[in-house]
This record gives sequence, C-alpha cells and structure tokens, in this order.
Amino acid sequence: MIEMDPHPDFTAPLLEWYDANKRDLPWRKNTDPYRIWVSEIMLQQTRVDTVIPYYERFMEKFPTLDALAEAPEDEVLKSWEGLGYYSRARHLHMAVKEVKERYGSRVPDNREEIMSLKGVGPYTAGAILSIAYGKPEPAVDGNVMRVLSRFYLITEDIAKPGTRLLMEKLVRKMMPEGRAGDFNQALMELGALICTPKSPHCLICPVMSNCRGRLEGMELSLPVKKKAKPPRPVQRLVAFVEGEDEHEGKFLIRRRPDEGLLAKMWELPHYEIQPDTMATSQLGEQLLKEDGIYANIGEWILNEEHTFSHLHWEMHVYRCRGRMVSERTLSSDRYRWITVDDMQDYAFPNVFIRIIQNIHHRDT
DNA sequence: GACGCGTGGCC
DNA sequence: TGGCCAAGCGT
Repeated sequence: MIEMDPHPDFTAPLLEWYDANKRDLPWRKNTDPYRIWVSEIMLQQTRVDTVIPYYERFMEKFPTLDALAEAPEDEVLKSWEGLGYYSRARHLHMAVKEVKERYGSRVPDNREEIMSLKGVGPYTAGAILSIAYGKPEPAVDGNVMRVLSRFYLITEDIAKPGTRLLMEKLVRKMMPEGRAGDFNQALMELGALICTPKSPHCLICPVMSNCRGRLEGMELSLPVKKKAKPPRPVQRLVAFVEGEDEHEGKFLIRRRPDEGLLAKMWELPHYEIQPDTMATSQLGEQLLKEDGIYANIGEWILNEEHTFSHLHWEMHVYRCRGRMVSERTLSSDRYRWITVDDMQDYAFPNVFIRIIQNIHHRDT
C-alpha cells in the first residue's frame, strides 16, 4: 500500500501558514545560490536581527561569488568583525575560491560536492540545495529539531549527532513535492516565530491540534538537550602599550595565530596570569619582554570580562610606555603601531574594540 | 563523541 | 543578573 502523504495535518497547514507569515528578509529576494550560501553561513548560531546589517554590507561589498573569491582574506575578516565565530568567514572565503577554480564559479548542486566545501556541513548543504536548487534535501537545524521533537514527542537528546540523522529521515518522509525550500524554511520560521524555546505560542500555532508535545503538556520540557559545560575562567593581563618618539600617539597591536580562538584577528597584547600574581608590574614587564616588547607597566586602567562559549576572560588592562620593540618582533609582521583611526584597517574582536574605545574616551 | 569556536539579547 | 540560547561545523 502506498502512503500518499503520511503527514497531511502537518505539512499542508505549515506551508499555508508560511505563505501568509514569512518574514521579508534580505536573503529571500531571490534564490541565487551564492546569496543563500552567505546567509546560511552568517545565520549559523547567530540571530536573524544580528545578521541582517552584516549581510547587507557583505553583499554590497562582495556582490558575486567571484568578487568574494578575489578579495583579500583580511577584507573578508574585517567584514565579519563583531559577528563572531570568525572561522566561518575564513572557511567561506576558502570555499568560494574552491568553487571558482574547480567548478567555474558555479555552486555545486549535489550533496557530495557541496559538503566537501569548507564550512558547509549537513545543515548548510541541505539549506542551499533545497532553497537555491529546489532539491528535496532536509536542512535540520536547532529550530527544526525543536519543532519536530515537540510535534512527535521525540525525547532523544538533540545535542547528540545521531538525533539529527533521525530528524533528517523524518523530514525526507514529510517533504512535499516541489516545495523543498519552502518546507525547510517553514519549519525554521515556525521554530523562530511560534515554537520558540522558552514560551512557545501554541495557541496560534498552525499545527497545534496534532502536536503530541502540546497535547501531552510536554512542550516546555522539549527538546531534551544536555547542558553545556560552563566556561573556564582565565585571568589575563592586557597591555595598552603607548609608543614614544616616532611612535608617539600610537599603541601596539598584535595579530593572533592563524588557527584557534579568534584566529588571524588583531588585539592588544595580553598574557595569562595567576590570580594571586596579578598587578605585579615586574611580571607584566617580563611577559612583554619575552615578546620582544620593552615597556614599563604603568597605571591600572580598567577591568573587562568577556565570556566565550568555552572560556571566561577576566582582563586586567594596564597602561604601558613602550620604549622599544625588538626588530625580530616587528619584522614578524604580527605587531603594529597604530592610531585609533587606523583600526578601520584591522579586524578586531568586539571585546578589544570595547576596551580600546573605552580608553580612548577617557583620554579625550 | 566531545570539545573548540563569539557575540548579544532575553527574561 | 546571569544562565540560556541562536538558521553548526571542524577536528
């Protein structure tokens, strides 16, 4: 026996609701695969309202895949400044260059090739294939898992990789003919607007009447998700090193390593310290000297806390007078003397922008 | 499978 | 106020 539509009371009302309620978002103007791609990367773990201005600027600066492929990496990183998860920008840039060279600037339209691109995983691949190419591929993100875990009362931990596979199977079975992109987006839109994590708006939900989670009063305890480990606290001594003589009016910045946390971003020099040794100027001067920076630690300026997903920095910022920086250090090209105005040429994590602007404010 | 990887908004 | 969360991916 052939099942015509195993989910008639979900798919149809959902699509109808989506048609009437979908938001007017900049990446919904057309289905250019490159535009969809950029939007999906930016939207990873990031809110729509945060992404919109970044997306607008990014598409203005890099309107086509070729434009992005030909841009210097530092410019791409600068366009991502403040958005977080900066490896997304570097991976997107790498992947776009790959598409330009290997596929003649045409974004692949099959799972194998598109998944081989840096930064494109199962979700993003499904999103591009369905939205840009109309292929019946699932695009299962956090929204989709929340919606489906509630509707079908699925109690698997959504933090486990296997759960996503289960959801993808479900979506494949539910996928309506000819409307793959709309269906995937409708699932996410429902999760974003109605089936929200904390206080779902069940009374106006288009599929309320068949939602098992709701019917059994479980909507607030779904989805099941294992708690993340708390960020590890670390103390850092931050050196605001002001130049003398020919570097008068400038301060010293440093480029981070090519891999890892905030890779390739610029920052103020800072060093891990033990809680009980902080504020000892001798230790600070020793740490700076190991980097080839000869400076005196001066007055304490401010403390700043910053929490990453896995780290919590407690930053103690000190004013320093930079007598000189060793030739080896400067020639490494990872250190620069700059003014506040020069910051427009360098990509900084937000935490350092805050610190520098704060210092600049109190100095002027 | 577990961890590393940013940031800001929300209640 | 702080813990939680948001259109995940790489290793």
